[in-house]
Amino acid sequence: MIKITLKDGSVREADQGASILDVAKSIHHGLAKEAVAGKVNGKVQGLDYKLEEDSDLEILKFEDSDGNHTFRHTSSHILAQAVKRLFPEAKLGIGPAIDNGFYYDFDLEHRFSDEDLAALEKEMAKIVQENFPVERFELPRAEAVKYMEERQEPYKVELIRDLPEDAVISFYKQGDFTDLCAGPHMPSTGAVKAVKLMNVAGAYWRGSEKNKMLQRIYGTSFPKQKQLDEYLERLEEAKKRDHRKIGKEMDLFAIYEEGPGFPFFMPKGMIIRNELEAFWRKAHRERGYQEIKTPLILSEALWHTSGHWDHYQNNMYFTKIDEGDYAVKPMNCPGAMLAYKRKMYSYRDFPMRMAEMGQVHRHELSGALHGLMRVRTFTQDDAHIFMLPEQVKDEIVGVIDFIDYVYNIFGFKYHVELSTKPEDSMGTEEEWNLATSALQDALTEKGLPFIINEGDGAFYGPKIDFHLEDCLGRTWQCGTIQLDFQMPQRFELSYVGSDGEKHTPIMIHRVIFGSIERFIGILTEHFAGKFPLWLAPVQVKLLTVTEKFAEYAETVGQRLTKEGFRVEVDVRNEKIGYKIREARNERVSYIGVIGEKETESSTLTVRSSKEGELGALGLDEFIEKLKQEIEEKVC
RNA sequence: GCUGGUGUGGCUCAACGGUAGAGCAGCUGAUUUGUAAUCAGCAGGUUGGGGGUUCGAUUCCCUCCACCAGCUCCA
Repeated sequence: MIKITLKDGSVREADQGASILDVAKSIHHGLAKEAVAGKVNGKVQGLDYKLEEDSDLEILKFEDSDGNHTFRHTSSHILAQAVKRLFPEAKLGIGPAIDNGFYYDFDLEHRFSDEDLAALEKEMAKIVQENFPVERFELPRAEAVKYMEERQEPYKVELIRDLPEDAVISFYKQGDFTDLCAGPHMPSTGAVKAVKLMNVAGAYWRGSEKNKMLQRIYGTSFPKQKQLDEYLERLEEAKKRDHRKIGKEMDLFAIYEEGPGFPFFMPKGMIIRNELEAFWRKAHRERGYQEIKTPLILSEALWHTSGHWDHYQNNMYFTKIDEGDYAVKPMNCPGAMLAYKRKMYSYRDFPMRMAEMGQVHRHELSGALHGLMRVRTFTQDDAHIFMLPEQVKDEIVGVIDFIDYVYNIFGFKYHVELSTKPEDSMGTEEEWNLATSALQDALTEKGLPFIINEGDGAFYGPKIDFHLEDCLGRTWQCGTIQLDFQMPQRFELSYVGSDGEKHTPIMIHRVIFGSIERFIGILTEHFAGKFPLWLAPVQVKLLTVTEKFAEYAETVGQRLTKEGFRVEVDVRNEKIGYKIREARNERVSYIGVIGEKETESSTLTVRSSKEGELGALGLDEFIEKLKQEIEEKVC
């Protein structure tokens, strides 16, 4: 017998060689039914994995992320099997599980159509029905290569050849289909009860645009049909929150064919924008930032000095002025460098925090544009902090706290990534190591969990990225903190230290919102257009029951406007139900109905977009409520 | 930029190798109404741009543009 320590700390005895499924069965048959994998001493294993010695074991269900990855991974193999049956000439790429499902890449002359996907779904259902056991086997490298060569799977052969020397090369076989795979998998194909193939998209082999583009089929799968249905329904609901849709409905912004990636902000969008900026300015003043504004167009020479010419040219727009060469700024830092250089500094001036709402232009690939999230001109809520070496950590921590403060106001959940040195970069290895570890230390000190995003730093330095989610769970980088040893050197920035000598300052680039445009996009999806009162384009809309009450309604409207609220009054000769419907569609924060009752008692009947019917409120009482809600920035 | 898809009045969507249709919004009139659409009438489109095939194209083909999903890239 061996001892199995479960997640709750309890210890069970099991026969040596018992499988994870056996142990699950011995605990509870319900658990065995729901189990999809197990974590043995921290490593995910299939249910058929045999326990040979005393071990820690966590039984994984579909709801556990490792568990559903196992489930989805088997689903992707079933997809590949179906494709090979219907399109035997298809060459296999890779097919991993991802957050909401799985995909598999295929190289195939024939283009998958929607009809093909439907046929593939049917074939997959068949494979599930056939309930093949999924069996693992291993081969030495040479045999593994030969095995895949015989099957004419060139991509698999390439993968095997690139595996490290000491790698265990394993395969998983289900019926007539075998795939190179590290596993683990479900014990049999029968487990995957509900499958939906979502769409086909192109994807470069191994993620490099130098390689051939393969066809990627995306799908998702669940243990129960009901779960799949619910997931698809949630997806439909999420699409209704798309900021592009809401932006049009609420008339916040527009992007025209005449300016792809160059958004127009309409009056209601400008209100949100201006409120965000006002909040931003106040928060920055309180934290010792000064604000500057630098020009959009600057001499090309500047961009040679900054390194943008060598490292960022493809993303820049250029122009000529009187025979001179100029560029439209893609980043604010070079302008800030010039602003810094205007005078001498003492170490006593540091840390010096110089903020700028800076509009930049970047030539993004046409296929990358996405509503307000990815545009070709945007305003960064930038700041450059100049400091002494010993101030670096505190400043980074200060910015982390600042970002956390701002995101919490909106109730955002975020995740953090540390992006390291990219291939195309400037500066020495030591500088990069120093900067990277400074960022890492600050994160560790804050106890912030983060993932490392290898090679994704800016060309001048590593960065901490803060990512927020949109309505479909796609994440967008918003806040970022970048540590830069390069720009100050290149621009020969200096300060006089306590030793009387000139030194080069260290600089942080940072943004909180990231870009106002992207942040508004995220806000719109997060609140589904029902913005917190302080941001709402229309805070109160007064509706008259009949034209008789127009005068009182106008009086109330004027009073509210005088108190500083954004008010609309709808005195049209329409039924009250119709007006309410319209106001709700406009996502107005508060609807105030005014009829006979209200006019006589000097009240209004209030309905909140968030709390529903509030009944009759006196005007002063209502104003007090609004003021408090704005003051507290209630979400 | 790449792969696939889409493009019809302000918006949402029909139709079709034979002179383009609805609802909403707009305008006019009637209705004076109590919590998610009152009724009637009017007006509105070189079917994304250009080219080709055809007696005839919005429909078929080519090309460009834009948008959507994904890849790549990024705030």
